[in-house]
Parts: sequence; C-alpha cells; structure tokens
Amino acid sequence: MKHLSLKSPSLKEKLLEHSIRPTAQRLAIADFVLQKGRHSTAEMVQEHLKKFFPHISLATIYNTLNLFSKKGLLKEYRFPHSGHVFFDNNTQPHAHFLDENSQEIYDVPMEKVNISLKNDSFEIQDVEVLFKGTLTNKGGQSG
Amino acid sequence: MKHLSLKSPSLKEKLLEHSIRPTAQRLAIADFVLQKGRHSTAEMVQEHLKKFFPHISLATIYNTLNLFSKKGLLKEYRFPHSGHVFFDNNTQPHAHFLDENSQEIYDVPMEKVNISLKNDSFEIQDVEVLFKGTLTNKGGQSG
DNA sequence: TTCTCTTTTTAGAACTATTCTAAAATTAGA
DNA sequence: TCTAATTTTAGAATAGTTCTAAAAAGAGAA
Repeated sequence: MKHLSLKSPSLKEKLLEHSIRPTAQRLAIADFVLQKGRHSTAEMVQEHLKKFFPHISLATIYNTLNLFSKKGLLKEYRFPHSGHVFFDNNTQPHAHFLDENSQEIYDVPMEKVNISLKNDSFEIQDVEVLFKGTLTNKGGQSG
Repeated sequence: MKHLSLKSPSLKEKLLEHSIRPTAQRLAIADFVLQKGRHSTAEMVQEHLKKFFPHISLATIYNTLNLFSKKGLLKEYRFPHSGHVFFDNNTQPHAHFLDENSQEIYDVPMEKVNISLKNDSFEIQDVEVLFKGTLTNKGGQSG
C-alpha cells in the first residue's frame, strides 16, 4: 500500500471537489486513471490495482469509472479496434491517433487539427476525430 | 419470398464478382445491407429478414456480414452511442453524422469536410470523423 | 463511543453482442 | 448421382458490462 499515493491531498481534494466520496478504492482507481493511465479500460484498471487491491470487484471498477465520467473527471470513448470502453482523463476537446502497430491511442491537441464542414442540414455539437496509421521515429505525443 | 428481389441479376452478379457464392440467405442479406439499409447491425438484418427467413441463424448473419466486409462490400464501424458493430455499404472514404435525437447515422461526403493535421509524429493512413448534433429542418443526407 | 441511516463494495448472476462448434443441409463439379 | 467442399444451423461459449442483494464501511446524531 505504501507505493500508492492514496493520501495525496490533491487527489482526495479533486474527488471531493466533484462531490465524490474519496474511499480507498476510488482513490486507488483515481490514482491510476487520472494520473497514470491516459486511456484506461476497466481491464487495465483491474490489472494495475491487482497488487494493491487483489480482491477489488470489477463492479466497483465499472461503478467508479462511470461515476467519474458522470462527474466530468473522465470521458468515455469507443474505438474501432476494441470492444472495450476507454476512459480518457483528458476531458477537453481533442482528437485521437491510433497506432495500428501497437494499438495504442494517443491524444492529438485540437490546435494541430483543422476541421470544417460545409453543411446546412445539421447543427454540430461535437466532433470525434480518429487518425489511424503508424508512429514515425519521433514517437507519440499526448495532451 | 416474392417480395424479395432474390433473383435480381445485378445483386447475384455482384456477389459472384466478389467470389461470394450467392446462396439464398446471402442474397437476402445482401438485398438488405447493400440496397436498403445504409448502416446495418446484425440485429437490424435479423429483424428485416424475419418475414423471409424466420429461422435464419444469427451466426449466418454475422458470418455473412463479416464475409461481405472481408470481400470489400461493406465496411465496419463502431459508434460511441451503441455497442453494436455497424456495417456500412458505403466503402468509399466519408465522414458520419450522428443525430443525437434519433440516434440515426448519416453519411457525410468527404467533399464537404475539410480536415488537416499539423503533425510530424505519425504517418496517417486513414481518418474517421464523426459529427454529433441534431438535424435541422432540411433533414439528413447520405452518400 | 454507539446507534442508525445511507452509501459503497462485493461476488456472482444476468445480460448483450459476437464468435465458436460440430452436426446437418446444401452446393458444385466429376 | 456421388463425393467433397462449403454453408447453415442451434446452441454453447466467450467477452464486456450491468444488475442484484447482501455485507461492509462511513457519516452524523445522540
């Protein structure tokens, strides 16, 4: 347990600010999904928490991820390469890049994306953009 | 059975051109997914075929949709509002619009979309664009 | 503290979407 | 018409997620 920053005031306060009671399980999940993993699935959370909470229930993980999403700490995404729901701790508008080699998802800041639509049939409220391809020597980026 | 254009030469030939043996089930599925439905799920195919093939197996529907995709007649998509896989008979590059009222998916021709990326980290092979919002008085469009 | 009430966690059942399995039916070609 | 390969089928299996109801934990009052 000593390896987990469960007592991190900022994390605990972050949950409280969002009216989420900071239980031990929720802090452990928050530590991973909000600070470590960028695009976490329930499975990834479970795998990561194994050493701290070997008996944590998948239901708790799903409950918590869904709660965090409802409270605005995470945003849900589905990507074409996987049946899993991904929980992204970047809740600001941004695009994604899927590396077809590693199946890894990277964030692409909207400043780098230029998108427009000639249209008179619908009112756009949101756009989801997924670039697919392969990483070059420079490596991925995020944020 | 008389309501189904099962004997349509063009449909049968289309399958043959793609090295797909035109069985009765496949023709019935093709009639729907290639000519009627734009973004079909297995469930929608089953529902539509009920009157023609009340005992068709879901496995046959999935087998056929996956075969059509492999042969290039359909393209698979996953959208954020549904856990179902959607099979799109428009296999050319295009964007999508999701009407949040009806949960209906519409095609958006790429000519209407302008997208570019300032990037030096990855080689783009494909882009998926999903606009979300509501239809205006003009109604949806496709193709 | 202790009591009580509410919230959270849990294991396992249930559910949804899809794939697998192995046997039966269909088909194509000799 | 025979044979071998392909396709279809029902139902089991699998994957991912949600539901259920009971146990545990937590918050606030007395």
